[in-house]
Amino acid sequence: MKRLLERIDREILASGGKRSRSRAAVIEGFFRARDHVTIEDLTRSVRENAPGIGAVTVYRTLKLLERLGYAKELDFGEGARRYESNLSPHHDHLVCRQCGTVIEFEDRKIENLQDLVTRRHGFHPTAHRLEIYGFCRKCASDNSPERVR
Amino acid sequence: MKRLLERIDREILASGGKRSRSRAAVIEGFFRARDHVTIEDLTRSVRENAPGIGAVTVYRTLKLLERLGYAKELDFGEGARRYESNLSPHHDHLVCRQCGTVIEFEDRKIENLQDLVTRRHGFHPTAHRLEIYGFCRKCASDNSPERVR
DNA sequence: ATTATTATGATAATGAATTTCATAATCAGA
DNA sequence: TCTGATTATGAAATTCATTATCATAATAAT
Repeated sequence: MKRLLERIDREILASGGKRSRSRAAVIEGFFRARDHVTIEDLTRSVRENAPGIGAVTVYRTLKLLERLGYAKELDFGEGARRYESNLSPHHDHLVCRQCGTVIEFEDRKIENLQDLVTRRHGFHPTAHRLEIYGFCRKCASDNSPERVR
Repeated sequence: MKRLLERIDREILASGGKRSRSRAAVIEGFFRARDHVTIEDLTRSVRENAPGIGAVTVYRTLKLLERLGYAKELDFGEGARRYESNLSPHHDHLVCRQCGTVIEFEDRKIENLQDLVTRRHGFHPTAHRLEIYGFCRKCASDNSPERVR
Protein backbone atom coordinates (compact mmCIF):
# COMPACT_ATOMS: atom_id res chain seq x y z
CA MET A 1 0.00 0.00 0.00
CA LYS A 2 2.75 2.43 0.99
CA ARG A 3 4.70 1.58 -2.16
CA LEU A 4 1.59 2.01 -4.25
CA LEU A 5 0.87 5.44 -2.84
CA GLU A 6 4.48 6.47 -3.40
CA ARG A 7 4.37 5.26 -6.94
CA ILE A 8 1.23 7.23 -7.64
CA ASP A 9 2.77 10.31 -6.03
CA ARG A 10 5.74 9.98 -8.33
CA GLU A 11 3.54 9.68 -11.38
CA ILE A 12 1.55 12.73 -10.38
CA LEU A 13 4.73 14.71 -9.95
CA ALA A 14 6.10 13.46 -13.24
CA SER A 15 2.99 14.66 -15.02
CA GLY A 16 3.23 18.13 -13.56
CA GLY A 17 0.92 17.65 -10.60
CA LYS A 18 1.48 18.26 -6.93
CA ARG A 19 1.07 16.10 -3.86
CA SER A 20 -1.40 17.75 -1.56
CA ARG A 21 -2.72 16.56 1.77
CA SER A 22 -6.30 16.43 0.56
CA ARG A 23 -5.42 14.52 -2.54
CA ALA A 24 -3.32 12.05 -0.58
CA ALA A 25 -6.18 11.49 1.84
CA VAL A 26 -8.60 10.76 -0.99
CA ILE A 27 -6.22 8.42 -2.76
CA GLU A 28 -5.45 6.44 0.35
CA GLY A 29 -9.11 6.40 1.31
CA PHE A 30 -10.00 5.05 -2.09
CA PHE A 31 -7.65 2.10 -1.90
CA ARG A 32 -8.70 1.35 1.66
CA ALA A 33 -12.41 1.55 0.88
CA ARG A 34 -14.34 -1.42 -0.37
CA ASP A 35 -14.63 -1.61 -4.13
CA HIS A 36 -17.50 -0.11 -6.11
CA VAL A 37 -17.81 2.97 -3.91
CA THR A 38 -19.85 5.98 -4.86
CA ILE A 39 -18.40 9.46 -4.55
CA GLU A 40 -20.75 10.02 -1.66
CA ASP A 41 -19.58 6.90 0.20
CA LEU A 42 -15.97 7.76 -0.33
CA THR A 43 -16.35 11.39 0.64
CA ARG A 44 -17.93 10.32 3.89
CA SER A 45 -15.25 7.81 4.75
CA VAL A 46 -12.39 10.11 3.78
CA ARG A 47 -13.82 12.81 6.01
CA GLU A 48 -13.56 10.58 9.05
CA ASN A 49 -9.80 11.01 8.95
CA ALA A 50 -9.59 14.28 7.09
CA PRO A 51 -12.61 16.45 7.82
CA GLY A 52 -13.29 19.33 5.51
CA ILE A 53 -12.38 17.54 2.31
CA GLY A 54 -14.68 18.88 -0.36
CA ALA A 55 -16.70 16.50 -2.46
CA VAL A 56 -15.34 18.31 -5.49
CA THR A 57 -11.86 17.18 -4.57
CA VAL A 58 -13.05 13.60 -4.40
CA TYR A 59 -14.55 13.92 -7.87
CA ARG A 60 -11.37 15.44 -9.22
CA THR A 61 -9.06 12.97 -7.57
CA LEU A 62 -10.94 9.99 -8.91
CA LYS A 63 -10.83 11.45 -12.40
CA LEU A 64 -7.11 11.81 -11.90
CA LEU A 65 -6.72 8.21 -10.76
CA GLU A 66 -8.70 7.12 -13.74
CA ARG A 67 -6.46 9.08 -16.09
CA LEU A 68 -3.42 7.45 -14.51
CA GLY A 69 -4.99 4.04 -14.90
CA TYR A 70 -5.55 3.25 -11.22
CA ALA A 71 -9.32 3.55 -11.11
CA LYS A 72 -12.23 2.56 -13.28
CA GLU A 73 -15.58 4.23 -13.52
CA LEU A 74 -18.60 1.99 -13.14
CA ASP A 75 -22.21 2.70 -13.85
CA PHE A 76 -24.82 0.30 -12.60
CA GLY A 77 -27.63 2.58 -13.69
CA GLU A 78 -28.30 3.89 -10.22
CA GLY A 79 -27.92 7.54 -11.13
CA ALA A 80 -24.58 7.90 -9.40
CA ARG A 81 -21.28 6.54 -10.61
CA ARG A 82 -19.18 4.07 -8.73
CA TYR A 83 -15.44 3.52 -8.86
CA GLU A 84 -13.30 0.47 -8.43
CA SER A 85 -9.55 0.16 -8.22
CA ASN A 86 -7.92 -1.04 -11.39
CA LEU A 87 -5.27 -3.14 -9.67
CA SER A 88 -7.00 -6.49 -9.95
CA PRO A 89 -7.28 -8.02 -13.40
CA HIS A 90 -10.23 -7.30 -15.64
CA HIS A 91 -13.56 -8.69 -14.55
CA ASP A 92 -17.27 -8.18 -15.01
CA HIS A 93 -20.08 -7.80 -12.49
CA LEU A 94 -23.18 -9.47 -11.13
CA VAL A 95 -25.28 -6.79 -9.45
CA CYS A 96 -28.04 -7.68 -7.00
CA ARG A 97 -31.03 -5.41 -7.44
CA GLN A 98 -32.22 -6.00 -3.91
CA CYS A 99 -29.25 -5.72 -1.57
CA GLY A 100 -26.80 -4.07 -3.95
CA THR A 101 -24.17 -6.75 -3.53
CA VAL A 102 -21.72 -6.87 -6.41
CA ILE A 103 -20.06 -10.14 -7.34
CA GLU A 104 -17.06 -9.99 -9.63
CA PHE A 105 -16.38 -12.68 -12.16
CA GLU A 106 -13.96 -13.30 -14.95
CA ASP A 107 -14.66 -15.59 -17.86
CA ARG A 108 -11.99 -16.05 -20.46
CA LYS A 109 -14.38 -17.85 -22.78
CA ILE A 110 -16.77 -14.93 -22.85
CA GLU A 111 -13.92 -12.53 -23.51
CA ASN A 112 -12.70 -14.68 -26.38
CA LEU A 113 -16.15 -14.83 -27.91
CA GLN A 114 -16.37 -11.06 -27.66
CA ASP A 115 -13.15 -10.78 -29.61
CA LEU A 116 -14.61 -13.04 -32.27
CA VAL A 117 -17.70 -10.88 -32.54
CA THR A 118 -15.77 -7.65 -32.88
CA ARG A 119 -13.47 -9.17 -35.47
CA ARG A 120 -16.45 -10.41 -37.44
CA HIS A 121 -17.65 -6.80 -37.66
CA GLY A 122 -14.27 -5.23 -38.35
CA PHE A 123 -14.65 -3.43 -35.06
CA HIS A 124 -11.62 -2.39 -32.98
CA PRO A 125 -12.59 -2.73 -29.33
CA THR A 126 -11.07 -0.52 -26.66
CA ALA A 127 -13.27 -1.45 -23.73
CA HIS A 128 -16.36 -3.33 -22.84
CA ARG A 129 -18.82 -3.66 -20.04
CA LEU A 130 -20.81 -6.68 -19.09
CA GLU A 131 -23.14 -6.50 -16.16
CA ILE A 132 -25.71 -9.06 -15.16
CA TYR A 133 -28.53 -7.78 -12.97
CA GLY A 134 -30.78 -9.90 -10.83
CA PHE A 135 -30.93 -11.33 -7.34
CA CYS A 136 -28.09 -12.84 -5.39
CA ARG A 137 -28.52 -16.21 -3.77
CA LYS A 138 -29.69 -14.76 -0.49
CA CYS A 139 -32.15 -12.26 -1.89
CA ALA A 140 -33.49 -14.78 -4.38
CA SER A 141 -34.38 -17.17 -1.59
CA ASP A 142 -35.87 -14.34 0.48
CA ASN A 143 -38.08 -13.56 -2.51
CA SER A 144 -39.00 -17.10 -3.35
CA PRO A 145 -42.75 -17.84 -3.62
CA GLU A 146 -43.01 -20.03 -0.54
CA ARG A 147 -41.60 -17.19 1.51
CA VAL A 148 -43.30 -14.21 0.00
CA ARG A 149 -46.69 -15.79 0.16
CA MET B 1 -47.24 -0.85 -38.07
CA LYS B 2 -50.91 0.05 -37.94
CA ARG B 3 -51.70 -3.20 -36.18
CA LEU B 4 -48.91 -2.61 -33.73
CA LEU B 5 -50.15 0.85 -32.85
CA GLU B 6 -53.67 -0.49 -32.40
CA ARG B 7 -52.45 -3.24 -30.18
CA ILE B 8 -50.58 -0.79 -27.99
CA ASP B 9 -53.62 1.45 -27.84
CA ARG B 10 -55.67 -1.48 -26.63
CA GLU B 11 -53.15 -2.33 -23.97
CA ILE B 12 -53.06 1.23 -22.75
CA LEU B 13 -56.83 1.29 -22.51
CA ALA B 14 -56.88 -2.05 -20.75
CA SER B 15 -54.50 -0.75 -18.14
CA GLY B 16 -56.61 2.31 -17.41
CA GLY B 17 -54.84 4.74 -19.71
CA LYS B 18 -56.17 6.94 -22.47
CA ARG B 19 -55.29 7.36 -26.11
CA SER B 20 -54.30 10.95 -26.66
CA ARG B 21 -53.10 12.63 -29.83
CA SER B 22 -49.76 13.58 -28.33
CA ARG B 23 -49.13 10.15 -27.00
CA ALA B 24 -50.04 8.56 -30.31
CA ALA B 25 -47.68 10.90 -32.13
CA VAL B 26 -44.81 9.99 -29.85
CA ILE B 27 -45.45 6.28 -30.11
CA GLU B 28 -45.66 6.32 -33.86
CA GLY B 29 -42.62 8.58 -34.06
CA PHE B 30 -40.68 6.18 -31.89
CA PHE B 31 -41.33 3.17 -34.09
CA ARG B 32 -40.59 5.14 -37.23
CA ALA B 33 -37.36 6.62 -35.87
CA ARG B 34 -34.08 4.82 -36.18
CA ASP B 35 -33.17 2.73 -33.19
CA HIS B 36 -31.11 4.01 -30.26
CA VAL B 37 -32.65 7.48 -30.29
CA THR B 38 -32.19 9.96 -27.52
CA ILE B 39 -35.16 11.80 -26.08
CA GLU B 40 -33.84 14.91 -27.74
CA ASP B 41 -33.64 13.28 -31.17
CA LEU B 42 -37.08 11.83 -30.86
CA THR B 43 -38.66 15.03 -29.56
CA ARG B 44 -37.28 16.89 -32.53
CA SER B 45 -38.53 14.38 -35.08
CA VAL B 46 -41.96 14.03 -33.47
CA ARG B 47 -42.36 17.80 -33.54
CA GLU B 48 -41.98 17.86 -37.30
CA ASN B 49 -45.40 16.28 -37.60
CA ALA B 50 -46.88 17.34 -34.30
CA PRO B 51 -45.45 20.67 -33.18
CA GLY B 52 -45.95 21.63 -29.59
CA ILE B 53 -45.33 18.21 -28.14
CA GLY B 54 -43.55 18.75 -24.85
CA ALA B 55 -40.36 16.92 -24.15
CA VAL B 56 -41.94 15.82 -20.89
CA THR B 57 -44.53 13.89 -22.83
CA VAL B 58 -41.82 12.14 -24.76
CA TYR B 59 -40.14 11.13 -21.52
CA ARG B 60 -43.40 9.89 -20.09
CA THR B 61 -44.46 8.04 -23.19
CA LEU B 62 -41.20 6.17 -23.46
CA LYS B 63 -41.45 5.16 -19.82
CA LEU B 64 -44.91 3.91 -20.63
CA LEU B 65 -43.70 1.92 -23.64
CA GLU B 66 -41.00 0.46 -21.48
CA ARG B 67 -43.51 -0.60 -18.86
CA LEU B 68 -45.61 -2.26 -21.56
CA GLY B 69 -42.53 -4.04 -22.86
CA TYR B 70 -42.25 -2.25 -26.21
CA ALA B 71 -39.15 -0.20 -25.50
CA LYS B 72 -35.83 -0.70 -23.81
CA GLU B 73 -33.70 1.90 -22.13
CA LEU B 74 -30.07 2.02 -23.19
CA ASP B 75 -27.19 3.83 -21.62
CA PHE B 76 -23.97 4.16 -23.54
CA GLY B 77 -22.48 6.42 -20.93
CA GLU B 78 -23.07 9.59 -22.93
CA GLY B 79 -25.01 11.39 -20.24
CA ALA B 80 -28.33 10.97 -21.98
CA ARG B 81 -30.33 7.80 -22.28
CA ARG B 82 -31.26 6.18 -25.52
CA TYR B 83 -34.21 3.95 -26.34
CA GLU B 84 -34.66 1.10 -28.74
CA SER B 85 -37.76 -0.77 -29.70
CA ASN B 86 -38.11 -4.13 -28.06
CA LEU B 87 -39.66 -5.87 -31.06
CA SER B 88 -36.53 -7.49 -32.38
CA PRO B 89 -35.03 -10.33 -30.35
CA HIS B 90 -32.48 -9.68 -27.63
CA HIS B 91 -29.11 -8.43 -28.76
CA ASP B 92 -26.07 -6.56 -27.50
CA HIS B 93 -24.21 -3.57 -28.92
CA LEU B 94 -20.94 -2.48 -30.46
CA VAL B 95 -20.66 1.29 -30.00
CA CYS B 96 -18.24 3.37 -32.05
CA ARG B 97 -16.66 6.09 -29.95
CA GLN B 98 -15.91 8.21 -32.96
CA CYS B 99 -18.97 8.30 -35.20
CA GLY B 100 -21.50 6.91 -32.73
CA THR B 101 -22.58 4.08 -34.99
CA VAL B 102 -24.19 1.24 -33.10
CA ILE B 103 -23.92 -2.32 -34.41
CA GLU B 104 -26.22 -4.90 -32.94
CA PHE B 105 -25.12 -8.47 -32.46
CA GLU B 106 -26.49 -11.60 -30.92
CA ASP B 107 -24.34 -14.43 -29.69
CA ARG B 108 -26.02 -17.47 -28.23
CA LYS B 109 -22.74 -18.85 -26.95
CA ILE B 110 -22.05 -15.74 -24.91
CA GLU B 111 -25.55 -15.86 -23.49
CA ASN B 112 -25.13 -19.48 -22.52
CA LEU B 113 -21.85 -18.78 -20.80
CA GLN B 114 -23.48 -15.96 -18.90
CA ASP B 115 -26.10 -18.40 -17.66
CA LEU B 116 -23.35 -20.71 -16.49
CA VAL B 117 -21.65 -17.91 -14.61
CA THR B 118 -24.79 -16.80 -12.84
CA ARG B 119 -25.65 -20.37 -11.91
CA ARG B 120 -22.18 -20.89 -10.52
CA HIS B 121 -22.81 -17.98 -8.14
CA GLY B 122 -26.38 -18.91 -7.24
CA PHE B 123 -27.42 -15.68 -8.89
CA HIS B 124 -30.86 -15.27 -10.48
CA PRO B 125 -30.46 -13.02 -13.50
CA THR B 126 -33.25 -10.77 -14.69
CA ALA B 127 -31.36 -8.72 -17.26
CA HIS B 128 -27.92 -8.02 -18.54
CA ARG B 129 -26.09 -5.51 -20.62
CA LEU B 130 -23.09 -6.12 -22.78
CA GLU B 131 -21.60 -3.25 -24.70
CA ILE B 132 -18.32 -3.22 -26.52
CA TYR B 133 -16.85 0.21 -27.14
CA GLY B 134 -14.21 1.03 -29.72
CA PHE B 135 -13.94 2.07 -33.33
CA CYS B 136 -15.98 0.77 -36.20
CA ARG B 137 -14.27 -0.43 -39.34
CA LYS B 138 -14.45 2.94 -41.03
CA CYS B 139 -13.30 5.03 -38.08
CA ALA B 140 -10.57 2.55 -37.25
CA SER B 141 -9.07 2.91 -40.72
CA ASP B 142 -9.43 6.70 -40.58
CA ASN B 143 -7.44 6.60 -37.35
CA SER B 144 -4.82 4.13 -38.45
CA PRO B 145 -1.20 5.31 -38.11
CA GLU B 146 -0.45 5.54 -41.82
CA ARG B 147 -3.40 7.87 -42.18
CA VAL B 148 -3.16 9.99 -39.08
CA ARG B 149 0.38 11.04 -39.80
C1' DA C 1 -73.95 15.89 -22.75
C1' DT C 2 -72.08 15.45 -18.23
C1' DT C 3 -68.86 13.95 -15.18
C1' DA C 4 -64.86 11.73 -13.68
C1' DT C 5 -60.46 10.49 -14.81
C1' DT C 6 -56.23 10.75 -17.16
C1' DA C 7 -52.85 13.37 -20.07
C1' DT C 8 -50.48 17.52 -21.29
C1' DG C 9 -47.05 20.90 -21.11
C1' DA C 10 -44.98 24.98 -19.03
C1' DT C 11 -42.39 25.67 -15.17
C1' DA C 12 -40.07 24.44 -11.13
C1' DA C 13 -37.42 21.10 -8.66
C1' DT C 14 -33.98 17.58 -8.21
C1' DG C 15 -29.56 15.67 -8.14
C1' DA C 16 -25.15 14.26 -9.99
C1' DA C 17 -21.31 16.18 -12.05
C1' DT C 18 -18.58 20.16 -13.60
C1' DT C 19 -16.97 24.96 -13.72
C1' DT C 20 -15.56 29.18 -11.61
C1' DC C 21 -12.73 31.79 -8.84
C1' DA C 22 -10.50 33.63 -4.87
C1' DT C 23 -7.53 31.59 -1.59
C1' DA C 24 -4.23 28.19 -0.01
C1' DA C 25 -0.77 24.77 -0.54
C1' DT C 26 3.17 23.03 -2.89
C1' DC C 27 7.20 22.97 -5.79
C1' DA C 28 11.58 24.83 -7.89
C1' DG C 29 15.19 27.89 -7.91
C1' DA C 30 18.14 31.19 -5.67
C1' DT D 1 14.94 29.10 3.95
C1' DC D 2 12.64 32.60 1.35
C1' DT D 3 10.29 33.84 -3.08
C1' DG D 4 7.82 33.48 -7.10
C1' DA D 5 5.25 30.59 -10.05
C1' DT D 6 2.18 27.03 -10.51
C1' DT D 7 -1.22 23.85 -9.14
C1' DA D 8 -4.90 22.38 -5.86
C1' DT D 9 -8.76 23.35 -2.90
C1' DG D 10 -13.42 24.08 -1.69
C1' DA D 11 -17.57 26.90 -1.52
C1' DA D 12 -20.77 28.42 -4.48
C1' DA D 13 -22.65 28.74 -8.92
C1' DT D 14 -23.68 26.29 -13.19
C1' DT D 15 -25.02 22.72 -16.23
C1' DC D 16 -27.78 19.22 -17.92
C1' DA D 17 -30.84 15.27 -17.94
C1' DT D 18 -34.63 13.80 -15.71
C1' DT D 19 -38.71 14.09 -12.66
C1' DA D 20 -42.40 16.44 -10.06
C1' DT D 21 -45.99 19.90 -9.74
C1' DC D 22 -50.14 21.78 -11.08
C1' DA D 23 -53.55 24.21 -13.64
C1' DT D 24 -55.68 23.25 -17.94
C1' DA D 25 -57.15 20.24 -21.68
C1' DA D 26 -58.46 15.99 -23.68
C1' DT D 27 -60.65 11.61 -23.36
C1' DA D 28 -63.67 7.90 -21.77
C1' DA D 29 -67.68 6.25 -19.37
C1' DT D 30 -72.24 7.02 -17.85
